[in-house]
Amino acid sequence: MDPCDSNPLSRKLGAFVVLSGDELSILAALHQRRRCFVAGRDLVRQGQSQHAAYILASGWVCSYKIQADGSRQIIDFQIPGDFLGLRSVLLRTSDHSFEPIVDCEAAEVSASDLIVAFEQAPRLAAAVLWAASRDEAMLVEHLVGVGRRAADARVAHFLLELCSRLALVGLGNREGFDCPLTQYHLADALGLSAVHVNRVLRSLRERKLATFRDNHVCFHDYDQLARMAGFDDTYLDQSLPLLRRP
Amino acid sequence: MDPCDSNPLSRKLGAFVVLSGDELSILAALHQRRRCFVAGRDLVRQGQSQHAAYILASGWVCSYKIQADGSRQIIDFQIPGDFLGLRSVLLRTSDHSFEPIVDCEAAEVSASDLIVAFEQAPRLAAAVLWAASRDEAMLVEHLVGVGRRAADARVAHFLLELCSRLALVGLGNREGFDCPLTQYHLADALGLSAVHVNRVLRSLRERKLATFRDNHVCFHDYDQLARMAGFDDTYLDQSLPLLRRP
DNA sequence: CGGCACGTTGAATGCCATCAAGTGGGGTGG
DNA sequence: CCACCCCACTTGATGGCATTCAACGTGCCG
Repeated sequence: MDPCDSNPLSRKLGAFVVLSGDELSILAALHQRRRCFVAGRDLVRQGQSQHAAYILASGWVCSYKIQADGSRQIIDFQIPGDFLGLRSVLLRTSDHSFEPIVDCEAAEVSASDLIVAFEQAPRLAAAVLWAASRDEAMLVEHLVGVGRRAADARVAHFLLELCSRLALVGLGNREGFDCPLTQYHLADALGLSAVHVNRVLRSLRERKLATFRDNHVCFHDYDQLARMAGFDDTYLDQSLPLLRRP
Repeated sequence: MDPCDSNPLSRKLGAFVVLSGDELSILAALHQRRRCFVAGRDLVRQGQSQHAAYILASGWVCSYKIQADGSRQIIDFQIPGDFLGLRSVLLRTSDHSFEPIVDCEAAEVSASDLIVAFEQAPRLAAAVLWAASRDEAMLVEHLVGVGRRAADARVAHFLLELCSRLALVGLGNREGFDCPLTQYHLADALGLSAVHVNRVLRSLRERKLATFRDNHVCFHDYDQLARMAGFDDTYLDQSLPLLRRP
C-alpha cells in the first residue's frame, strides 16, 4: 500500500515537498498512538491545560470559543491531515475548545515526539511550519470574510476554501465533496444565524451555483461561484520556496 | 540607561521571562539596522515577496488586506515591541500589506539574524515563539469580536485589548492611552462603517464609560467597560510555563 | 408513538450601512 | 492674512440585510 494513501498528513505535506522514503516512515511513526473520539464530546475544553496535540487521521473536528452570553464562534475546522492544538501543547493552556463533528480518529503526539522527528528529518520541520503558516493565512482570510463579505459571498467562499483543503488530501474536487457539517456549524463559523444560512443556501441553489444537501456539497458552476465569492486561492497553495528540491 | 526602557521588545519579553544581561544585549544587537518609515506609505505590499521582517521600535503600523471591491479589513495593529512580517520572511510571499499609521522607526531583521540570536540565547527563541502565539490568540479573539459581538462591545473590547498591549510596553494604563488611530482605522479593523463607529463612540462617551478624542483614549469606568465588553484578558498574559526560571 | 435534531419557511423587528450635508482644524498658496 | 481645500469628525434620514420569534416538516431512534 502506498503510504500516501494511508496517511493524509503525508499526502498534504507531500503536495508541497517531495518526501523521501525515510521522511514518509518518520511521519507514519508519528501516527502510532491512535485514539478515537466520538462526535459531540469535546476533545479539549477551553481553559484546560496540559493536553496533548493530535494529528487528525479521519473525521472532522472544529475549534471554537464560547462567550459568556452563550454564543459560539467557530475558529476553524480540522480535516484529515490537520494538526490540532499544536501551538498550545508547546506554550500555553488552550484558549479554545475542540469538538469532534463526527466520530474520528487522531494520533496523539507530544512535543518530544515532534522534536525527535524534526531532528531525524529537518525538512519535516519546515514542512510543518509551512502548514502552520497556511493555517494562519486561512484564519486571516476567515476574518476578512466575517468582517467584510456579504452573507452569500461569505458562505460561498467558505465552501470553496473547504473544497481546496479537502482536495489536497483527496477528499474533494471541483465537482463537490462530502461534508458532515450542519447549517448550525456554518452559522457559528460564519457569524450568521442558522436561519439565514438556510436562506443563503437556498439562494445559491436557486441561482444554480451550488447545492448543500444530505451531507454533500455539489458545485454547479464553480467558476461563477468563485467569481461571486471573490475567491482567490493563492493564499492556500503557495509552495515552499526553501524546499523546492531536496 | 536601563536597556528595558530603550527597547520595547525587551520590555515586552521581559515581562514574561527574566532576561539575563547577555540576552538583553543580544536583543539590543537585533535593533542595529534601523529604518524610518513615513505615515501612509505602505511598508510591504500585498503579493510582494522577498521582503525583510521588522521589529517596531516606535510608532504604530497596521496590517490589512484589500478586497476586489475596495473594502479593507485591518488584521492587526502593531505597536512598539511587536514583530512585523515575521512569518512571511521565513516562508512565503506576503498575503497582506503593512501601512505605517504615523511616522515610525523599525529595525530590519533577516532570518539569519534571528537564527544566530536563537543559537546564542535559546530562551529567546521560546520567548519569541510565545509572542507569536500571543499574536495568534489575539487574532482569534479579533475573529470572535467581529463574528459575535455587538458593535458597542466590539469597540469596547478592542480598546481594552489595545490598552493591555500598550501597558506591557509602558504606553498605557487603566486610565487610558495615547492613540493615533482615526475612526476609519477602527471601522476597518472592526468590520463596521466609520459612521457607525462614530455613533458607538458617542454612546460610550454618553454612558460615561470611555472617551476617544484628540488622539487619546480615556477610560472613565474601566471595570464596567470590561464587563460590558466581556473582556477577559487571560488570553493575553499567560506566562510561559517552560521558562519560569532560567 | 413521542422525542429530538436538523432543516425550512414566514413575518416582524432592529441593527447597522449608506447617502447626504455640515462642522472645524490644519496646511497651502495666492 | 485670508481663501481654499482636505481630512477627520459629526449628525440626521432612509433603507436593507440579517436577526429573532414562531411554526411546521421530516427523518431517525429509543
